[in-house]
Amino acid sequence: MRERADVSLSELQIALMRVLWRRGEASTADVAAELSGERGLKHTTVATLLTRLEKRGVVAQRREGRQLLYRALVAESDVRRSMVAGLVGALFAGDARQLVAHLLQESEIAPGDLAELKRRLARERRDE
Amino acid sequence: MRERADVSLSELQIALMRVLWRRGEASTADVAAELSGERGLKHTTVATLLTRLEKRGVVAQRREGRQLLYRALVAESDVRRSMVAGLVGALFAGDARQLVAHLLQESEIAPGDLAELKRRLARERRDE
DNA sequence: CGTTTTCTACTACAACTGTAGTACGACAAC
DNA sequence: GTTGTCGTACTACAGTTGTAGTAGAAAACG
Repeated sequence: MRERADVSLSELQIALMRVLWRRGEASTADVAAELSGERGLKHTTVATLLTRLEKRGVVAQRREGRQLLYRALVAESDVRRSMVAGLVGALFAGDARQLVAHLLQESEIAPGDLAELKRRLARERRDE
Repeated sequence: MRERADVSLSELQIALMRVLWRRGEASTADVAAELSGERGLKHTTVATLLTRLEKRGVVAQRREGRQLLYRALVAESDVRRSMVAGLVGALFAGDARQLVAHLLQESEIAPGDLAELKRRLARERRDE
């Protein structure tokens, strides 16, 4: 059984990964272009970050002429899974229901959203 | 309007804070006793950690004879709020509903839990 | 008292992060 | 061809985190 990776990433690292998740494969320049726009990071910074992610095994690097192309080795859902589990474990005694209660209390979601999600889930269950 | 602190803590730091949140005020030894039990941390390690949290302003330190007594300066709800917001922002495009959808998909919660939470919220709204 | 225990203060140190600068080879533009 | 330019590799450096050892004062024990 393909064991799912247990990855926890920083906000910045996730931002890099998002580019790879969206594009499938991207060169350093591609990633740098997006990140220098929205966060003013220098190209070399992005290159460093990607190298580190590669060393850590969460992305793979492939050479294409002079350039390096990167692609994600962990799925976004894996990162979500492990990071949400980490947060729930650390702050909600491992009980995800408390997290949802928190979201309701803090008005991050509305009660109606729950109903809608439930309906959607039921529909999907039926359809698949 | 009392601006809420924006604190993000590591898992270990949260473990320390949990002791303070539970006990209100605790000496280094108190905290160390709990954490050396469940994680085998040395007393000096705990002392270092508490000092750092103090320097960072998330706990206050008070001297009682030779001992130092600590108490939390940020509420657990504040930490929850900012850390959940951070996670939702980084991994769910800022949309908390996607987080709940994720919890359902990963079976971290059951559809029935949503109904129950909704009921409970309605009841609380009415009662208060 | 003299000795042992208890606490805090300080120092240490390796990983990991965020952020870049520099050097150097390959390529494109003239 | 000579000269920028682009891209990668390597080095740097400060801040945070996890983890603890050591030193020195104070208190407790016998």
